[in-house]
Amino acid sequence: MDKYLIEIVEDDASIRNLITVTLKANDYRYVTALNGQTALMEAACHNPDIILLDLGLPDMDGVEVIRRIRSWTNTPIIVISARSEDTDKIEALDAGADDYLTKPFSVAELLARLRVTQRRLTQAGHESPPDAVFRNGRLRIDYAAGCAYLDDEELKLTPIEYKLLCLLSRNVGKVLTHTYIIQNIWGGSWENNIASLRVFMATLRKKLETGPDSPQYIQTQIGVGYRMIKVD
Amino acid sequence: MDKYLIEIVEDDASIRNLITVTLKANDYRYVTALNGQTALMEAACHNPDIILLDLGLPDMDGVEVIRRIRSWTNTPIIVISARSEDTDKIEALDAGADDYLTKPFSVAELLARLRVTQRRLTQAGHESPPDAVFRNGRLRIDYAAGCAYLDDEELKLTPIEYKLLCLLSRNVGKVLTHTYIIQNIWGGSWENNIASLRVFMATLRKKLETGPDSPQYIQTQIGVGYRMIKVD
DNA sequence: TTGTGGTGTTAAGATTTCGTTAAGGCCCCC
DNA sequence: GGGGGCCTTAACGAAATCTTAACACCACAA
Repeated sequence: MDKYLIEIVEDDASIRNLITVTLKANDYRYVTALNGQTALMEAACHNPDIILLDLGLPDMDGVEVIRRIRSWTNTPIIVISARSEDTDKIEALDAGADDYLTKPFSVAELLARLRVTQRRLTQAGHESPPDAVFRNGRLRIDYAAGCAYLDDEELKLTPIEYKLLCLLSRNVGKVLTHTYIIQNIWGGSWENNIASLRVFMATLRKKLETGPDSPQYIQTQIGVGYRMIKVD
Repeated sequence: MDKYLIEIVEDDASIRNLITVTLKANDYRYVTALNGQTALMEAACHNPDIILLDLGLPDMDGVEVIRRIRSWTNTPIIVISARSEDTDKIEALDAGADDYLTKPFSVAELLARLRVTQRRLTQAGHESPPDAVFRNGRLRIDYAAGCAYLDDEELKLTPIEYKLLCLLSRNVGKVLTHTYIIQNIWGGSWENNIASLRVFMATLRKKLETGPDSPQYIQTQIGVGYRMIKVD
């Protein structure tokens, strides 16, 4: 994911404009909603990364919007409101908002709070992806750590070899065509360097097929491509 | 553990008292610190769930306290400060604070923001924070004190070298991409100063790889990045 | 047998990436 | 103003990696 997608829920055109201009200038993508109903729809359709929510909407109470959104997602919600009473803040925060700014607000502060939220998103997503380690016979790949082992002995792989091994391992059993592999490793632009692919397959095999008796991890499908087979 | 442990860092006795009384009444446990040094120590010893931090401390800058804590843990930090300038807020938030309240603050709002933070902790899984001191072979890093040792001999590191070492040590075994490292050290804005990174790696290595026979702490993954390996 | 197409292997450049050194700028403190 | 860390940038030899090309091998069919 390259650019963050922000949903802006705000009925006042001038403030909405201020925010959109600011976000655009700081390399965010955004969608806008002018009332509570569309806010809910947009949130459901676009799955924004962060929601900026004004509480004073024409059609429904802002706190109700928070509750509705919280009924199905934990997407961070930053409230931007003209109400500065404690009770308003508390109600919104307890309903599920993550932060609360009062108008008039500083654009720089808003950006800082967005950065805080992003930081949390990335570090929460970085925690422990469920399938972070792949096992197949004596082969083990730790995707998170970015390295591969053969019986607890680390394999010294070059970047392309590693990518190749990951690609094969993520599709165990499936045959991957030459063009598919080439597209995935080198990116769509390249053409017809099957020669290179063969060389990499050779070195990769040499590194992980230790002996003639050991399992044959990578199989050649003549005229089609390659596949990694599940051994056990 | 059903009661949350809050660390209160505040030198003003009356405010500290207000907070402790409030927390006690709302079924929290707490520890207190009156200055930056003890704040870091307490954080390292007690592993609080949330830290409430006043920026105006007698012995060191509050933002520096945030940076030190962030060098080894993601424990939520809520700043409570008399400074209401945007630049102060932004500096603190970008240094790693999670929220920022300005004095005089509403006790009820503080409680609400604490609840928001708790909510995030529980849904994130409440993983146990890392140790305050990291050990790997002859290398030892005392995150709370902000210094590193090689066999009880202190390493003289520049700020960036230290950050780099912390980043690597917190991800032992994992390969860290160039861009990931650069983002974390210099902040998202910079680009393409891989040259600098290489220079820092060189100086850092020179300082902690004492001999050719000694363990190679920092390994380079050509074309990808670097990683610290676990030695024993 | 001989030719052909697809494949595996090897080696030699070409290219990218790395480590090191040194020069210069910036900032803080004296 | 001067000096000393600290950081950035540039340059260059060295090392690793990638590409390319050549050739051997095998199966199969004419």
